Amino acid sequence: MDRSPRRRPPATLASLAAELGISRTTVSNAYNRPEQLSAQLRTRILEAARALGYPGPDPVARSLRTKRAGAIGLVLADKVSYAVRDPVAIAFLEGLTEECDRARVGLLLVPADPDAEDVAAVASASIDGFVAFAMADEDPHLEAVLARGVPTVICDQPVVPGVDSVGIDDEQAMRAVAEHLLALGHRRIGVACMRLGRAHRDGPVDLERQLRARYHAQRNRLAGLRSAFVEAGVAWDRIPVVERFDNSVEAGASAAAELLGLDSGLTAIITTSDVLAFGVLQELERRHQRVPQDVAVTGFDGVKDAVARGLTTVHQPFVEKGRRAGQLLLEKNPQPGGRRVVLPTEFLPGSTTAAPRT
Amino acid sequence: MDRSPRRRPPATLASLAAELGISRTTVSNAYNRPEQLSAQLRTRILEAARALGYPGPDPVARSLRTKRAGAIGLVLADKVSYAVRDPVAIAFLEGLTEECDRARVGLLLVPADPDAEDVAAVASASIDGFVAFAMADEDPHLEAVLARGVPTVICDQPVVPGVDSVGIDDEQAMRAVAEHLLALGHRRIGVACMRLGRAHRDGPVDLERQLRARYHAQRNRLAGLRSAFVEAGVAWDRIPVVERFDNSVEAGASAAAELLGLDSGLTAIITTSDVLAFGVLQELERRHQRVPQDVAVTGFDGVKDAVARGLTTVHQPFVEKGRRAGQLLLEKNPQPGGRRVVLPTEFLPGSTTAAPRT
DNA sequence: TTGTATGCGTTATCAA
DNA sequence: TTGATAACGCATACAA
Repeated sequence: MDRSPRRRPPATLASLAAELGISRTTVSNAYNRPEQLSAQLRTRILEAARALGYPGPDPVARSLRTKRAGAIGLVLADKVSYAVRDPVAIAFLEGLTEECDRARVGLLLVPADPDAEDVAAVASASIDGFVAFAMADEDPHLEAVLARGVPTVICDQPVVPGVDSVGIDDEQAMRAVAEHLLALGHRRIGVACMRLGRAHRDGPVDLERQLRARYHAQRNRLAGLRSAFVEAGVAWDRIPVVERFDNSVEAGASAAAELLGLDSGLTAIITTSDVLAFGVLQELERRHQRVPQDVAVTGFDGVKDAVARGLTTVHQPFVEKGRRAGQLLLEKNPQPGGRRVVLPTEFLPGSTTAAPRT
Repeated sequence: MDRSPRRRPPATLASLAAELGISRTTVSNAYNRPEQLSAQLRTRILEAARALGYPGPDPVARSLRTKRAGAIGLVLADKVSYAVRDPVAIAFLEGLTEECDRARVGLLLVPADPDAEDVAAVASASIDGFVAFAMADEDPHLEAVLARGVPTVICDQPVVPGVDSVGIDDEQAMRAVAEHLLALGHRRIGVACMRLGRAHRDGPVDLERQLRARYHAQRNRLAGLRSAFVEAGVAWDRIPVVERFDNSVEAGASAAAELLGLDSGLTAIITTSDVLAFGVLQELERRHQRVPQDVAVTGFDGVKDAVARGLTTVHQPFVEKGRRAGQLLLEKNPQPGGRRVVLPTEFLPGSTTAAPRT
C-alpha cells in the first residue's frame, strides 16, 4: 500500500511556494480562499502544482491546524464487518448516514473486536465525535471512546452522566411479548438471548448471570420477561434461558436445539432478536415441528424480513435511532451533553404465535 | 458538537511533561513504548494524565507525524447513505470490511453526492488509501480520488493506468441473459437500466446515449445485450430502453410502466439490476400480468432476495469483489499498481422467465 | 532509562 | 493582494 510513482520527496505547500518564489500563505489561499488572490496567480499556482505532482493540502496537516476532521466515528461492540452483516446495525447505519450526508461529514467505522483488548483504533481515530452503539458496560473500547473527550452519543447503553444517549425501553418492550404468550396460555417457555458478556460463551444462563449481564439491552429484555412471568405467577427459575455469543441464524438454530434438549415439552420459544428467531424457526422446521401449532416463536427488532415472514416480534425504530444519534452529534448549535432520547416500540403479533395445543 | 467540560486549555503531551517536569519524549513513550520506561514512572504519568484530563496523544498530530491514518476510504457514486441501502453495496462492504478487520484499519465512508460538485470530502479525508466503487467515468469525485496520489483500487470502472482494479465482465455476463431470452423465443423485449450519467434523468435512451453512458457497468451491460440481439438478427433499435436515475423498487416499477407504454406487446423485460427487477415484478403484479406467462423478467446481480424469489438473474460475487479490493489495498508487501482482477459471474435461470405464449 | 532537537504540512493572525 | 511568523501536537533520531 505504498507504491508511489514519484522520485524526489513529495511536494508540499512549502516546496511549491519556494518553487514559485511566493509565500506559503498564498499557495494555501489558492486552495482555500480563491477570492483572496488574483485569478491569474491562482491559475499559475494550480498549474505548477499539477506539474510538480502536488496533490493539494495534506488533509491530516490541515486537520491538525483547523481542529476538524470532517468525519465522525461509529464504534460498535464487534468487528467492522458485523456492522454490515446484521440487519439491525445496517438499519441503524441507514439513519446515521442520512445525517452524515446532511452535515456533509464522513463516517468512520472503527474496529472494536470483542476478542481484542486492542483499543488503539479508538484512540487513534481522526474524528470530530463518536457514536457508540450497543457496547458492553465495561468494554474497554467504550471506555476509550469516553476517554477521548470528544462529543459522543451512546445508543442502547446505560446512561453516562453528561453524555447524550438514544435508546428504547427494552424492559417494557419485552414485557409485551411475555404478556402476549402468557395470555395465550403458554407456561412452558424457553428463552434464547444474545451474548451477555464479552467472552465467548454459549449455553444455559442462570439468574446470577442474567442479572450481571454486561449488555444493557439483553439485561433489560430478560428483566422484562422475568417481571412479566413473575407477575403472572410463573416461576422464572423454571424457564430455561440459553445464551449465544453470535447473533446469527445458526446460533438461533443451535439455541433452539439446546432449549428443546432442556425441556422437550416447550410450547414457546422467545428470542431477543429476530435473527435468532429465524434460526429457531429453521431448527423447528428441521424437526418437523409446526409453528405455531407445536411451538410458538417470537423475535425482537421487527426487521423487514421478520415482518415479511409474519414473525411475532417487537418493532424498534432503528433507522430513527441512527438518525437521532446523528442529529444529537451533528447539530449546528452544540448543546450541553446529557440529553436522553427514548424511542417508542411497537409489539407486532404475527403468525408464529398462537395458543398452545390443549 | 463542541461541548467540553474543561476550563483551561486542554492538556497536551507537552503540558503534561512540563507539569511533571519530564520530557515530552518520556510521556510519548509512556503511551507508545511502555517497555522504554519504568513501570513506576509510567504509572505516574498515566495518573497525572487522568488528573489533568489528558485524553492521550492526539490522533491527528500522531498521524501527521507517522504518516499513517489507520483507515482507508470508500468512495462511491452517491451519498454515504446509499452504501447502506443498496444490497449490492452492502454486500461489497461485507467483503471490504472483512479485510479491514484483518488489517485492523478503519473504513471511512466518504460522501460523494452526485448532485454536488463538492469534492472537499474526498480531498480532506484522512486515509491511507482509497477504494472507488462504481463511479462515473468523469465524476469529479473520482478525479479527486486519483489526484490524492494515495494507493487506490477501483471497482467496476474502466481501467486507469497504474491503478489496481477489480471488476467483472459485464458485457459477457449480460449476453447470457439476452441469449437465454432469445433462445426461449422472445423478440419483443424491453430494457430498464440504471443511471447512465450523473445528471438526474429518467426516460427513454437512444443509441447515442447508450454508447456514451458514463457508467462502465451499465454501458457494458447494454453493449452485451446489443451484440447478442444483433447476432440473433433482432434489430436493436426496435428494443425500447429506459433509464432510471435511482436504483430503487419504485424506479423499477415506473420503468416497467414506461416500457409497457412504449410497447404494450412486450413479452419480456430485462433490467440491469435485481432491485429494478423487483420493481418491474411489482408493477406487473399491479397490472395483473402474470410472470413469466405474460411477461418474462430478468435482473442482474444475484442478490439474496433475488435468488430466494427465483428471479432469473446473473450472479456476480460482490462480497468477493469487496474482499479482493481490500486485499489489493491492504496487502502487507505493497506491489506496483495496475493489476487487474476480473471475477467470474454466473447466469442463474429462475422462474421468472419462460417461452412467450403461442 | 531519559532528554534534546527537529520536523511533519498546514492555517490563522496580523502586518505590509 | 501578498507575505512573515507562530502555532497545531506529536514522534523519532540521536545524545546523554
